[in-house]
Amino acid sequence: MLAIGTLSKKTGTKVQTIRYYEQIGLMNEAGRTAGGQRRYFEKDLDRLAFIRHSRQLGFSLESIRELLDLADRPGQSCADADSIAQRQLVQVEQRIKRLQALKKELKRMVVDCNGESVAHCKVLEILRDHDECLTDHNAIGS
Amino acid sequence: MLAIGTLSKKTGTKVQTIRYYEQIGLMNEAGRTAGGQRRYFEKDLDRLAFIRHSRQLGFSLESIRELLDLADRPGQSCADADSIAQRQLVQVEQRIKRLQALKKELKRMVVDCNGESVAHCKVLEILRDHDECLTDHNAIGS
DNA sequence: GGTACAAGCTTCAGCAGGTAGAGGTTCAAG
DNA sequence: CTTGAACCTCTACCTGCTGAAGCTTGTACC
Repeated sequence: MLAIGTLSKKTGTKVQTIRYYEQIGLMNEAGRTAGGQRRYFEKDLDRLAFIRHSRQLGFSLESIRELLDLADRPGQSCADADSIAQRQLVQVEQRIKRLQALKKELKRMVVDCNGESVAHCKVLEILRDHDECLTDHNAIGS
Repeated sequence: MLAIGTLSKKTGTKVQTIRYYEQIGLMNEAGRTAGGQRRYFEKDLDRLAFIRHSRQLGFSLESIRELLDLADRPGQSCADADSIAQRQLVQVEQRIKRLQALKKELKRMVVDCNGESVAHCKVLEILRDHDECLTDHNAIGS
């Protein structure tokens, strides 16, 4: 029987976060001691590790929910799991592409900066006049 | 005198978002008509465009606040603006690196998947056993 | 001048994916 | 039996918006 702090240390997940996962139904409701503290089995540790690994690979909590559901039905074809992973891969590739465009632009800004006065600052100038340089209007915060 | 909808269309920013920027003090408080509707000058349009371009380059609202402050004091050295941009560049580069590691891992998962049953699914297996493959424990949601 | 209706207004709530803190209780080692 | 670290719940907050409810204003047309 593991306490929540043990799970936390073993998986590098904050205690609060584990409780949060329980709250949103991603972790099963843990058993409790007489005093009301959560106690876990090894399988809960495995499940949490699975969640964390998936998060590290950028899967959304919703995708992880799907993956966990799949993993619970071992007889089925894994085509669904594969397609979730594929979807994720595509997303990651898109993000990389966008970030590389940003990087290029930022580099241009930084390189062109001559350290003079703000009035002639290339950085600020580029931010002002940066018309449509990124075609994807909604590509913010990626 | 421009209405909020005009600013919205010209910059590709939602009306709500413009009001939000005013609320958090990123845009100046707009003048109002007798009936209480916001009216803007060209300079407000420029400021909003600056904000949007900066957001497209991934700057946080806080960084943008700093950049706007700098831009308002034209006599100063632009070293600060440069360092904000540098900081942003470093962040973007780190994100790209991490995403590339993710991509590699996802690709491995997807390629190894043989489409058989969930019980032997490589995707799920890798998610389960993905021990410390990403050294940076806090590198989530990049 | 009257009317229709698009566009504006405020306020509140919610999204992801957690994190932080207050204020109180329990567990386990010594 | 005491101490104190670890646990509990609950609420609020973070970023960067977005949507909706319910109401008012501006303007174009007749």
